[in-house]
Amino acid sequence: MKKERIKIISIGNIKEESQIQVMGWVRTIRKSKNVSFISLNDGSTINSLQIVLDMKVFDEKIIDKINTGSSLSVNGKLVNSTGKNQKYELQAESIELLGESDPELYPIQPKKHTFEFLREVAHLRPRTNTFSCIFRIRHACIFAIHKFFNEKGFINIHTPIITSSDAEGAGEMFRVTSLDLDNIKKNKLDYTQDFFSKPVNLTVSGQLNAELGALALSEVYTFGPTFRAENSNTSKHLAEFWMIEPEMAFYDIDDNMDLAEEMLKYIISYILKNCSSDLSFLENLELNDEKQLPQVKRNEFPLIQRLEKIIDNDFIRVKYDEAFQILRNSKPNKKGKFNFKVDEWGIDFQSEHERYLVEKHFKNPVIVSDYPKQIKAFYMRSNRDNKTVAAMDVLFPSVGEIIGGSQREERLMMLEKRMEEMNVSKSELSWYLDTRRFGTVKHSGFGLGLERLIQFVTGMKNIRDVIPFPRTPGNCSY
RNA sequence: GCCUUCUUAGCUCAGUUGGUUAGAGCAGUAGACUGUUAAUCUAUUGGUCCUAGGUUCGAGUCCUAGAGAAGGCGCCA
Repeated sequence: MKKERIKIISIGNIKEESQIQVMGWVRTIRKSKNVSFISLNDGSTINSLQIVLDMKVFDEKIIDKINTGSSLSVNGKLVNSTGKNQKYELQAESIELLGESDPELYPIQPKKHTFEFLREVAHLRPRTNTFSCIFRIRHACIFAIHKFFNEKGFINIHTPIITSSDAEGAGEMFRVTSLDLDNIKKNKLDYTQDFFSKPVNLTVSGQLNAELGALALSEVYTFGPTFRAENSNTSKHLAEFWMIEPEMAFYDIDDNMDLAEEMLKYIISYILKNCSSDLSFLENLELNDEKQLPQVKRNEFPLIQRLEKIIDNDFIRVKYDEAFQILRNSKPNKKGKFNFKVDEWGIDFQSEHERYLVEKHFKNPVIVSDYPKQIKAFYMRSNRDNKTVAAMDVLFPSVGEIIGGSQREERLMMLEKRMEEMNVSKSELSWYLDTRRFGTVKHSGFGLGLERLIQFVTGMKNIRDVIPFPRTPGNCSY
Protein backbone atom coordinates (compact mmCIF):
# COMPACT_ATOMS: atom_id res chain seq x y z
CA MET A 1 0.00 0.00 0.00
CA LYS A 2 1.26 3.44 -0.87
CA LYS A 3 2.19 5.70 2.00
CA GLU A 4 1.93 9.42 1.52
CA ARG A 5 2.60 12.22 3.91
CA ILE A 6 -0.62 13.54 5.35
CA LYS A 7 -1.01 16.90 7.03
CA ILE A 8 -2.66 16.56 10.40
CA ILE A 9 -5.44 18.98 9.46
CA SER A 10 -6.67 16.57 6.80
CA ILE A 11 -6.74 13.49 9.04
CA GLY A 12 -10.53 13.78 9.17
CA ASN A 13 -10.74 13.10 5.43
CA ILE A 14 -8.73 9.88 5.59
CA LYS A 15 -10.35 6.47 5.70
CA GLU A 16 -9.81 4.47 8.86
CA GLU A 17 -7.22 1.73 8.69
CA SER A 18 -5.30 3.68 6.02
CA GLN A 19 -1.54 3.48 6.05
CA ILE A 20 -0.28 7.04 6.37
CA GLN A 21 2.86 9.02 7.08
CA VAL A 22 2.93 12.18 9.18
CA MET A 23 5.78 14.53 10.04
CA GLY A 24 5.90 17.10 12.77
CA TRP A 25 7.20 18.18 16.15
CA VAL A 26 6.61 16.50 19.49
CA ARG A 27 4.48 18.52 21.90
CA THR A 28 4.55 15.94 24.71
CA ILE A 29 5.55 12.33 25.12
CA ARG A 30 4.19 10.06 27.83
CA LYS A 31 6.33 6.99 28.26
CA SER A 32 5.38 3.84 30.13
CA LYS A 33 6.37 0.21 30.08
CA ASN A 34 4.06 -1.25 27.49
CA VAL A 35 2.72 1.70 25.60
CA SER A 36 3.78 5.30 25.00
CA PHE A 37 1.93 8.28 23.58
CA ILE A 38 3.22 11.19 21.56
CA SER A 39 1.31 14.37 20.72
CA LEU A 40 2.60 15.33 17.30
CA ASN A 41 1.85 18.72 15.76
CA ASP A 42 2.73 19.93 12.26
CA GLY A 43 1.30 23.43 12.51
CA SER A 44 -1.48 22.78 10.01
CA THR A 45 -4.03 22.88 12.81
CA ILE A 46 -4.31 23.51 16.52
CA ASN A 47 -5.07 19.80 16.95
CA SER A 48 -2.17 17.46 17.53
CA LEU A 49 -2.23 13.85 16.40
CA GLN A 50 -1.81 11.18 19.05
CA ILE A 51 0.82 8.62 18.09
CA VAL A 52 0.56 5.30 19.92
CA LEU A 53 3.76 3.29 20.39
CA ASP A 54 3.62 -0.36 21.32
CA MET A 55 6.81 -0.64 23.32
CA LYS A 56 7.29 -4.26 22.35
CA VAL A 57 7.81 -3.13 18.78
CA PHE A 58 10.19 -0.23 19.33
CA ASP A 59 13.73 -0.04 20.62
CA GLU A 60 13.62 1.74 23.94
CA LYS A 61 16.93 3.48 23.24
CA ILE A 62 15.43 5.25 20.26
CA ILE A 63 12.22 6.16 22.06
CA ASP A 64 14.30 7.60 24.90
CA LYS A 65 15.76 10.11 22.46
CA ILE A 66 12.31 11.47 21.61
CA ASN A 67 11.49 14.51 23.73
CA THR A 68 9.39 17.64 23.61
CA GLY A 69 10.49 19.58 20.53
CA SER A 70 11.93 16.63 18.61
CA SER A 71 10.92 16.26 14.97
CA LEU A 72 9.59 12.93 13.74
CA SER A 73 8.41 11.12 10.68
CA VAL A 74 5.93 8.42 11.60
CA ASN A 75 4.41 5.66 9.48
CA GLY A 76 1.47 3.73 10.72
CA LYS A 77 -2.18 2.91 10.60
CA LEU A 78 -4.87 5.46 11.32
CA VAL A 79 -7.30 3.97 13.81
CA ASN A 80 -10.20 5.03 15.99
CA SER A 81 -8.94 6.24 19.33
CA THR A 82 -10.09 4.58 22.51
CA GLY A 83 -9.07 7.74 24.40
CA LYS A 84 -11.50 10.53 25.11
CA ASN A 85 -9.81 13.59 23.67
CA GLN A 86 -9.44 12.63 20.05
CA LYS A 87 -11.33 10.75 17.42
CA TYR A 88 -8.35 9.24 15.61
CA GLU A 89 -4.86 8.22 16.54
CA LEU A 90 -1.94 6.77 14.67
CA GLN A 91 -0.78 3.28 15.56
CA ALA A 92 2.92 3.66 14.80
CA GLU A 93 4.68 1.01 12.77
CA SER A 94 7.93 2.84 12.14
CA ILE A 95 9.41 6.06 13.44
CA GLU A 96 12.26 8.14 12.14
CA LEU A 97 13.74 10.67 14.55
CA LEU A 98 14.44 13.56 12.20
CA GLY A 99 15.90 15.97 14.73
CA GLU A 100 16.67 15.55 18.40
CA SER A 101 15.81 18.20 20.99
CA ASP A 102 17.86 18.32 24.17
CA PRO A 103 15.27 18.45 26.97
CA GLU A 104 17.69 20.25 29.28
CA LEU A 105 18.02 23.11 26.81
CA TYR A 106 14.73 23.34 24.92
CA PRO A 107 12.88 26.30 26.42
CA ILE A 108 9.33 25.39 25.44
CA GLN A 109 7.76 23.14 28.03
CA PRO A 110 4.37 21.49 27.94
CA LYS A 111 3.01 24.06 30.37
CA LYS A 112 1.77 27.60 30.39
CA HIS A 113 4.41 30.19 29.60
CA THR A 114 4.02 33.91 29.95
CA PHE A 115 3.90 35.92 26.73
CA GLU A 116 6.81 37.98 28.08
CA PHE A 117 8.98 34.88 28.29
CA LEU A 118 7.92 33.68 24.85
CA ARG A 119 8.88 37.08 23.38
CA GLU A 120 12.42 36.30 24.51
CA VAL A 121 12.32 33.08 22.51
CA ALA A 122 10.34 34.47 19.60
CA HIS A 123 12.24 32.19 17.23
CA LEU A 124 10.63 29.15 18.88
CA ARG A 125 7.27 30.49 19.94
CA PRO A 126 5.47 29.43 16.72
CA ARG A 127 5.77 25.93 18.18
CA THR A 128 3.29 26.79 20.91
CA ASN A 129 -0.45 26.35 20.52
CA THR A 130 -1.22 30.02 21.03
CA PHE A 131 1.26 31.37 18.52
CA SER A 132 0.49 28.78 15.88
CA CYS A 133 -3.16 29.92 16.16
CA ILE A 134 -2.16 33.54 15.86
CA PHE A 135 0.01 33.01 12.81
CA ARG A 136 -2.60 30.92 11.04
CA ILE A 137 -5.17 33.66 11.73
CA ARG A 138 -2.68 36.29 10.61
CA HIS A 139 -2.32 34.44 7.33
CA ALA A 140 -6.09 34.16 6.96
CA CYS A 141 -6.47 37.92 7.50
CA ILE A 142 -3.87 38.66 4.84
CA PHE A 143 -5.49 36.24 2.43
CA ALA A 144 -8.98 37.65 3.11
CA ILE A 145 -7.75 41.18 2.45
CA HIS A 146 -6.32 40.26 -0.95
CA LYS A 147 -9.44 38.27 -1.73
CA PHE A 148 -11.70 41.17 -0.80
CA PHE A 149 -9.89 43.68 -2.96
CA ASN A 150 -9.48 41.26 -5.84
CA GLU A 151 -13.21 40.57 -5.85
CA LYS A 152 -13.86 44.33 -5.97
CA GLY A 153 -11.49 44.86 -8.88
CA PHE A 154 -8.75 46.65 -6.97
CA ILE A 155 -5.19 46.52 -8.28
CA ASN A 156 -2.47 45.73 -5.77
CA ILE A 157 0.49 48.04 -6.21
CA HIS A 158 3.82 47.93 -4.47
CA THR A 159 4.81 51.35 -3.26
CA PRO A 160 8.47 52.01 -2.48
CA ILE A 161 10.01 51.09 0.84
CA ILE A 162 12.91 53.48 0.37
CA THR A 163 11.61 56.99 -0.11
CA SER A 164 12.93 60.50 -0.39
CA SER A 165 9.77 62.26 0.66
CA ASP A 166 9.70 63.29 4.29
CA ALA A 167 6.77 65.63 3.95
CA GLU A 168 3.99 63.57 5.38
CA GLY A 169 4.59 64.18 9.03
CA ALA A 170 3.41 60.66 9.84
CA GLY A 171 6.24 60.17 12.29
CA GLU A 172 9.99 59.95 12.82
CA MET A 173 11.76 58.12 10.03
CA PHE A 174 14.61 55.65 9.75
CA ARG A 175 17.45 56.98 7.61
CA VAL A 176 18.77 54.64 4.92
CA THR A 177 22.37 55.07 3.89
CA SER A 178 25.29 53.20 2.41
CA LEU A 179 27.79 55.63 3.91
CA ASP A 180 30.33 54.08 6.25
CA LEU A 181 28.93 55.46 9.49
CA ASP A 182 31.76 53.98 11.56
CA ASN A 183 34.25 56.27 9.87
CA ILE A 184 32.51 59.58 9.65
CA LYS A 185 33.52 62.63 11.62
CA LYS A 186 30.86 64.29 13.68
CA ASN A 187 28.44 66.42 11.67
CA LYS A 188 30.30 65.76 8.45
CA LEU A 189 27.80 63.56 6.60
CA ASP A 190 27.96 64.35 2.90
CA TYR A 191 24.79 63.00 1.34
CA THR A 192 25.93 63.83 -2.17
CA GLN A 193 28.34 60.93 -1.67
CA ASP A 194 25.57 58.61 -0.49
CA PHE A 195 23.97 55.88 -2.59
CA PHE A 196 21.04 58.00 -3.78
CA SER A 197 23.00 61.28 -3.69
CA LYS A 198 20.57 62.61 -1.12
CA PRO A 199 19.10 61.66 2.23
CA VAL A 200 16.46 58.92 1.99
CA ASN A 201 14.34 57.09 4.52
CA LEU A 202 12.23 54.01 5.07
CA THR A 203 8.61 54.68 4.21
CA VAL A 204 6.11 55.77 6.85
CA SER A 205 3.18 55.41 4.45
CA GLY A 206 2.57 54.39 0.88
CA GLN A 207 -0.34 56.74 0.52
CA LEU A 208 1.07 59.48 -1.68
CA ASN A 209 2.37 56.88 -4.12
CA ALA A 210 -0.90 54.95 -3.92
CA GLU A 211 -2.75 58.12 -4.96
CA LEU A 212 -0.70 58.16 -8.16
CA GLY A 213 -1.89 54.64 -8.84
CA ALA A 214 -5.54 55.39 -8.07
CA LEU A 215 -5.52 58.36 -10.44
CA ALA A 216 -4.75 55.99 -13.30
CA LEU A 217 -6.09 52.57 -12.30
CA SER A 218 -9.20 53.84 -10.44
CA GLU A 219 -8.96 51.51 -7.44
CA VAL A 220 -5.70 50.33 -5.96
CA TYR A 221 -4.37 49.11 -2.64
CA THR A 222 -0.96 48.72 -1.12
CA PHE A 223 0.01 46.04 1.35
CA GLY A 224 3.46 46.46 2.70
CA PRO A 225 5.73 47.12 5.63
CA THR A 226 5.82 50.53 7.26
CA PHE A 227 8.54 51.92 9.49
CA ARG A 228 8.22 54.45 12.29
CA ALA A 229 11.19 55.51 14.39
CA GLU A 230 8.95 56.88 17.13
CA ASN A 231 10.02 56.07 20.66
CA SER A 232 6.67 54.47 21.39
CA ASN A 233 6.56 51.99 24.25
CA THR A 234 3.01 50.73 24.20
CA SER A 235 1.05 47.57 23.53
CA LYS A 236 -0.27 49.08 20.28
CA HIS A 237 2.89 50.31 18.51
CA LEU A 238 5.64 48.67 16.50
CA ALA A 239 8.62 50.21 14.72
CA GLU A 240 7.96 47.87 11.79
CA PHE A 241 4.40 46.97 10.97
CA TRP A 242 2.21 46.12 7.99
CA MET A 243 -0.33 48.47 6.56
CA ILE A 244 -3.05 48.12 3.97
CA GLU A 245 -3.79 51.34 2.11
CA PRO A 246 -6.60 51.34 -0.42
CA GLU A 247 -6.91 54.43 -2.58
CA MET A 248 -9.94 54.99 -4.80
CA ALA A 249 -10.65 57.49 -7.56
CA PHE A 250 -14.20 58.88 -7.71
CA TYR A 251 -14.88 57.97 -4.05
CA ASP A 252 -16.01 60.66 -1.63
CA ILE A 253 -15.69 60.43 2.17
CA ASP A 254 -18.96 58.50 2.50
CA ASP A 255 -17.92 55.95 -0.11
CA ASN A 256 -14.65 55.68 1.78
CA MET A 257 -16.39 54.90 5.07
CA ASP A 258 -18.67 52.38 3.35
CA LEU A 259 -15.64 50.57 1.95
CA ALA A 260 -13.82 50.55 5.29
CA GLU A 261 -16.82 49.05 7.05
CA GLU A 262 -17.48 46.52 4.32
CA MET A 263 -13.82 45.44 4.32
CA LEU A 264 -13.58 44.96 8.08
CA LYS A 265 -16.79 42.94 8.13
CA TYR A 266 -15.58 40.84 5.21
CA ILE A 267 -12.28 40.00 6.89
CA ILE A 268 -13.87 39.18 10.22
CA SER A 269 -16.53 36.96 8.71
CA TYR A 270 -13.84 35.18 6.70
CA ILE A 271 -11.94 34.48 9.92
CA LEU A 272 -15.07 33.28 11.70
CA LYS A 273 -15.78 30.93 8.82
CA ASN A 274 -12.28 29.60 8.28
CA CYS A 275 -10.47 29.73 11.61
CA SER A 276 -13.09 28.45 14.03
CA SER A 277 -10.91 25.94 15.89
CA ASP A 278 -8.12 28.50 16.31
CA LEU A 279 -10.64 31.10 17.53
CA SER A 280 -12.13 28.65 20.01
CA PHE A 281 -8.68 27.90 21.39
CA LEU A 282 -7.91 31.60 21.83
CA GLU A 283 -11.34 32.24 23.32
CA ASN A 284 -10.76 29.57 25.97
CA LEU A 285 -7.31 30.89 26.67
CA GLU A 286 -8.76 34.34 27.28
CA LEU A 287 -11.59 33.04 29.46
CA ASN A 288 -9.11 31.12 31.62
CA ASP A 289 -6.87 34.16 31.96
CA GLU A 290 -9.79 36.36 32.88
CA LYS A 291 -10.82 34.10 35.74
CA GLN A 292 -8.05 35.73 37.74
CA LEU A 293 -9.23 39.25 36.93
CA PRO A 294 -11.91 41.31 38.66
CA GLN A 295 -15.18 41.55 36.74
CA VAL A 296 -14.53 45.11 35.56
CA LYS A 297 -11.35 44.11 33.80
CA ARG A 298 -12.88 41.22 31.91
CA ASN A 299 -14.28 41.46 28.41
CA GLU A 300 -18.02 41.90 28.33
CA PHE A 301 -18.37 39.11 25.74
CA PRO A 302 -16.19 36.16 24.76
CA LEU A 303 -13.97 36.52 21.71
CA ILE A 304 -16.18 34.90 19.07
CA GLN A 305 -19.24 36.87 20.18
CA ARG A 306 -17.23 40.07 19.97
CA LEU A 307 -16.39 39.25 16.37
CA GLU A 308 -19.98 38.32 15.54
CA LYS A 309 -21.19 41.63 16.97
CA ILE A 310 -18.96 43.48 14.52
CA ILE A 311 -20.60 41.77 11.58
CA ASP A 312 -24.16 42.04 12.88
CA ASN A 313 -24.23 45.76 13.62
CA ASP A 314 -23.76 48.89 11.55
CA PHE A 315 -20.82 51.01 12.62
CA ILE A 316 -21.91 54.22 14.30
CA ARG A 317 -21.01 57.30 12.26
CA VAL A 318 -20.59 60.62 13.98
CA LYS A 319 -19.02 63.87 12.95
CA TYR A 320 -16.35 65.39 15.15
CA ASP A 321 -18.81 68.10 16.25
CA GLU A 322 -21.25 65.54 17.58
CA ALA A 323 -18.55 63.40 19.22
CA PHE A 324 -17.16 66.52 20.82
CA GLN A 325 -20.58 67.41 22.29
CA ILE A 326 -21.07 63.86 23.58
CA LEU A 327 -17.68 63.94 25.27
CA ARG A 328 -18.07 67.45 26.67
CA ASN A 329 -21.42 66.56 28.23
CA SER A 330 -20.26 63.13 29.40
CA LYS A 331 -20.19 62.24 33.09
CA PRO A 332 -16.43 61.56 33.25
CA ASN A 333 -15.75 64.93 31.66
CA LYS A 334 -18.04 66.84 34.03
CA LYS A 335 -16.65 64.99 37.02
CA GLY A 336 -13.10 65.63 35.89
CA LYS A 337 -12.36 61.93 35.43
CA PHE A 338 -10.61 62.42 32.10
CA ASN A 339 -6.91 63.24 32.22
CA PHE A 340 -7.55 65.59 29.34
CA LYS A 341 -10.63 67.73 29.74
CA VAL A 342 -12.89 68.17 26.73
CA ASP A 343 -13.75 71.86 26.71
CA GLU A 344 -12.48 73.62 23.62
CA TRP A 345 -13.62 72.79 20.09
CA GLY A 346 -10.61 71.79 18.04
CA ILE A 347 -8.83 69.55 20.52
CA ASP A 348 -7.67 66.17 19.31
CA PHE A 349 -9.35 63.25 21.04
CA GLN A 350 -7.13 61.28 23.37
CA SER A 351 -7.37 57.51 23.63
CA GLU A 352 -9.42 57.82 26.83
CA HIS A 353 -12.00 59.82 24.83
CA GLU A 354 -12.03 57.35 21.97
CA ARG A 355 -12.48 54.51 24.42
CA TYR A 356 -15.38 56.30 26.09
CA LEU A 357 -17.16 56.75 22.75
CA VAL A 358 -16.65 53.14 21.63
CA GLU A 359 -16.84 51.17 24.85
CA LYS A 360 -19.18 53.22 27.04
CA HIS A 361 -21.37 55.49 24.95
CA PHE A 362 -22.05 53.60 21.72
CA LYS A 363 -20.80 50.11 22.62
CA ASN A 364 -20.10 49.59 18.95
CA PRO A 365 -17.38 50.45 16.42
CA VAL A 366 -17.52 54.16 15.66
CA ILE A 367 -16.42 56.15 12.65
CA VAL A 368 -15.63 59.74 13.56
CA SER A 369 -15.38 62.10 10.59
CA ASP A 370 -14.90 65.75 9.71
CA TYR A 371 -12.17 66.66 12.13
CA PRO A 372 -10.85 70.19 12.69
CA LYS A 373 -8.33 70.90 9.97
CA GLN A 374 -5.56 72.01 12.32
CA ILE A 375 -5.15 68.52 13.80
CA LYS A 376 -5.07 66.68 10.46
CA ALA A 377 -2.69 66.26 7.52
CA PHE A 378 -2.25 68.68 4.62
CA TYR A 379 -3.67 66.34 1.95
CA MET A 380 -7.13 66.02 3.51
CA ARG A 381 -9.95 67.72 1.65
CA SER A 382 -11.25 70.95 3.13
CA ASN A 383 -14.94 71.06 3.91
CA ARG A 384 -17.20 74.02 3.01
CA ASP A 385 -17.13 75.33 6.56
CA ASN A 386 -13.39 75.96 6.09
CA LYS A 387 -12.90 74.66 9.63
CA THR A 388 -12.98 70.90 9.14
CA VAL A 389 -11.57 68.36 6.72
CA ALA A 390 -13.06 65.17 5.26
CA ALA A 391 -11.11 62.87 7.53
CA MET A 392 -12.39 59.70 9.15
CA ASP A 393 -11.09 57.38 11.86
CA VAL A 394 -12.55 53.95 12.55
CA LEU A 395 -12.41 53.25 16.27
CA PHE A 396 -12.67 49.69 17.59
CA PRO A 397 -13.16 48.47 21.12
CA SER A 398 -9.92 47.68 23.00
CA VAL A 399 -7.52 48.50 20.12
CA GLY A 400 -8.72 52.04 19.42
CA GLU A 401 -7.93 53.56 16.06
CA ILE A 402 -7.74 50.72 13.57
CA ILE A 403 -8.20 52.80 10.41
CA GLY A 404 -7.38 56.40 9.57
CA GLY A 405 -8.37 57.87 6.24
CA SER A 406 -9.77 60.80 4.33
CA GLN A 407 -11.08 62.20 1.12
CA ARG A 408 -8.02 63.78 -0.49
CA GLU A 409 -7.80 67.41 -1.52
CA GLU A 410 -8.03 67.18 -5.30
CA ARG A 411 -8.26 70.94 -6.00
CA LEU A 412 -4.79 72.19 -6.89
CA MET A 413 -5.26 75.71 -5.51
CA MET A 414 -6.64 74.47 -2.20
CA LEU A 415 -3.93 71.85 -1.83
CA GLU A 416 -1.14 74.32 -2.51
CA LYS A 417 -2.65 76.72 -0.02
CA ARG A 418 -2.71 74.03 2.68
CA MET A 419 0.87 73.02 1.91
CA GLU A 420 2.00 76.60 2.33
CA GLU A 421 0.11 76.94 5.61
CA MET A 422 1.63 73.75 6.95
CA ASN A 423 5.14 74.27 5.63
CA VAL A 424 5.13 71.32 3.25
CA SER A 425 7.55 71.71 0.36
CA LYS A 426 5.70 72.10 -2.94
CA SER A 427 8.84 71.58 -5.00
CA GLU A 428 9.70 68.27 -3.36
CA LEU A 429 6.16 67.02 -3.91
CA SER A 430 5.79 68.44 -7.38
CA TRP A 431 5.23 64.90 -8.72
CA TYR A 432 2.32 64.56 -6.31
CA LEU A 433 0.86 67.90 -7.37
CA ASP A 434 1.01 66.77 -11.00
CA THR A 435 -1.97 64.48 -10.33
CA ARG A 436 -3.94 67.62 -9.50
CA ARG A 437 -2.56 69.49 -12.48
CA PHE A 438 -3.50 66.84 -15.01
CA GLY A 439 -6.92 65.24 -14.91
CA THR A 440 -7.62 65.59 -11.22
CA VAL A 441 -10.66 63.81 -9.75
CA LYS A 442 -12.12 63.40 -6.31
CA HIS A 443 -10.62 60.44 -4.53
CA SER A 444 -10.30 58.88 -1.11
CA GLY A 445 -8.39 56.26 0.81
CA PHE A 446 -7.43 54.95 4.20
CA GLY A 447 -4.81 53.00 6.08
CA LEU A 448 -5.56 49.84 8.02
CA GLY A 449 -3.06 48.66 10.61
CA LEU A 450 -2.79 44.91 10.04
CA GLU A 451 -1.44 44.10 13.49
CA ARG A 452 -4.13 46.11 15.25
CA LEU A 453 -6.75 44.22 13.29
CA ILE A 454 -5.14 40.92 14.27
CA GLN A 455 -5.04 42.07 17.88
CA PHE A 456 -8.77 42.60 17.77
CA VAL A 457 -9.45 39.32 15.98
CA THR A 458 -7.28 37.21 18.30
CA GLY A 459 -7.92 39.13 21.52
CA MET A 460 -4.17 39.45 22.12
CA LYS A 461 -3.40 42.30 24.50
CA ASN A 462 0.07 43.16 23.19
CA ILE A 463 0.79 43.95 19.53
CA ARG A 464 4.21 42.30 19.91
CA ASP A 465 2.41 38.98 20.13
CA VAL A 466 0.67 39.17 16.76
CA ILE A 467 3.72 39.68 14.53
CA PRO A 468 6.35 36.92 14.18
CA PHE A 469 9.38 39.09 14.86
CA PRO A 470 8.45 42.35 16.61
CA ARG A 471 10.65 45.43 16.29
CA THR A 472 10.31 47.99 19.07
CA PRO A 473 12.64 50.56 20.66
CA GLY A 474 15.69 48.64 21.84
CA ASN A 475 14.55 45.34 20.33
CA CYS A 476 15.61 43.94 16.97
CA SER A 477 16.53 40.29 17.49
CA TYR A 478 16.20 37.31 15.16
C1' G B 1 10.05 60.26 26.19
C1' C B 2 6.95 60.54 31.01
C1' C B 3 4.43 58.00 35.39
C1' U B 4 3.76 53.47 38.29
C1' U B 5 5.16 48.58 39.39
C1' C B 6 8.34 44.50 38.89
C1' U B 7 13.34 41.52 38.45
C1' U B 8 14.59 34.97 43.55
C1' A B 9 16.28 27.58 40.11
C1' G B 10 15.39 26.23 32.86
C1' C B 11 9.78 28.09 33.54
C1' U B 12 5.79 29.98 37.03
C1' C B 13 6.07 31.83 41.76
C1' A B 14 6.45 31.89 47.69
C1' G B 15 10.05 34.06 50.99
C1' U B 16 6.96 37.38 57.77
C1' U B 17 9.06 43.61 61.50
C1' G B 18 16.42 42.83 58.29
C1' G B 19 18.48 37.13 61.63
C1' U B 20 21.68 31.35 61.12
C1' U B 21 21.72 26.24 55.92
C1' A B 22 16.73 30.67 50.42
C1' G B 23 11.60 27.11 49.39
C1' A B 24 7.35 24.95 46.25
C1' G B 25 5.06 23.28 41.61
C1' C B 26 6.44 22.20 36.70
C1' A B 27 10.73 20.85 33.56
C1' G B 28 15.40 17.78 33.90
C1' U B 29 17.77 13.12 35.86
C1' A B 30 17.06 7.81 37.96
C1' G B 31 13.30 4.30 38.72
C1' A B 32 8.06 2.30 38.92
C1' C B 33 3.56 1.79 36.08
C1' U B 34 -1.11 -2.64 30.81
C1' G B 35 -4.19 3.17 27.15
C1' U B 36 -2.15 8.12 28.53
C1' U B 37 -4.36 13.30 27.56
C1' A B 38 0.10 19.56 30.44
C1' A B 39 -0.49 11.18 32.72
C1' U B 40 0.44 9.34 37.71
C1' C B 41 3.76 7.59 41.88
C1' U B 42 8.88 7.43 44.40
C1' A B 43 13.70 9.54 44.73
C1' U B 44 16.85 13.41 43.15
C1' U B 45 20.10 17.40 40.55
C1' G B 46 19.72 22.49 40.06
C1' G B 47 20.62 29.45 42.97
C1' U B 48 26.13 35.48 41.03
C1' C B 49 18.34 36.37 44.95
C1' C B 50 19.27 41.63 37.68
C1' U B 51 24.19 44.69 38.15
C1' A B 52 27.36 48.16 40.96
C1' G B 53 27.85 50.78 45.28
C1' G B 54 26.06 51.96 50.34
C1' U B 55 23.67 51.47 55.52
C1' U B 56 24.08 47.50 59.30
C1' C B 57 27.04 43.01 63.96
C1' G B 58 24.03 40.87 59.94
C1' A B 59 20.74 42.46 53.44
C1' G B 60 16.80 38.27 48.95
C1' U B 61 14.45 42.03 52.35
C1' C B 62 16.45 48.95 53.62
C1' C B 63 18.98 53.29 50.60
C1' U B 64 21.41 55.30 45.86
C1' A B 65 22.62 54.66 40.75
C1' G B 66 22.29 51.69 36.39
C1' A B 67 20.13 47.75 33.15
C1' G B 68 15.91 45.01 31.58
C1' A B 69 10.60 44.03 31.64
C1' A B 70 5.26 44.98 32.31
C1' G B 71 1.05 48.29 32.65
C1' G B 72 -0.66 53.29 31.78
C1' C B 73 0.12 58.03 29.00
C1' G B 74 1.92 60.84 24.67
C1' C B 75 3.00 60.24 19.17
C1' C B 76 0.06 57.05 15.62
C1' A B 77 -1.93 52.40 12.29
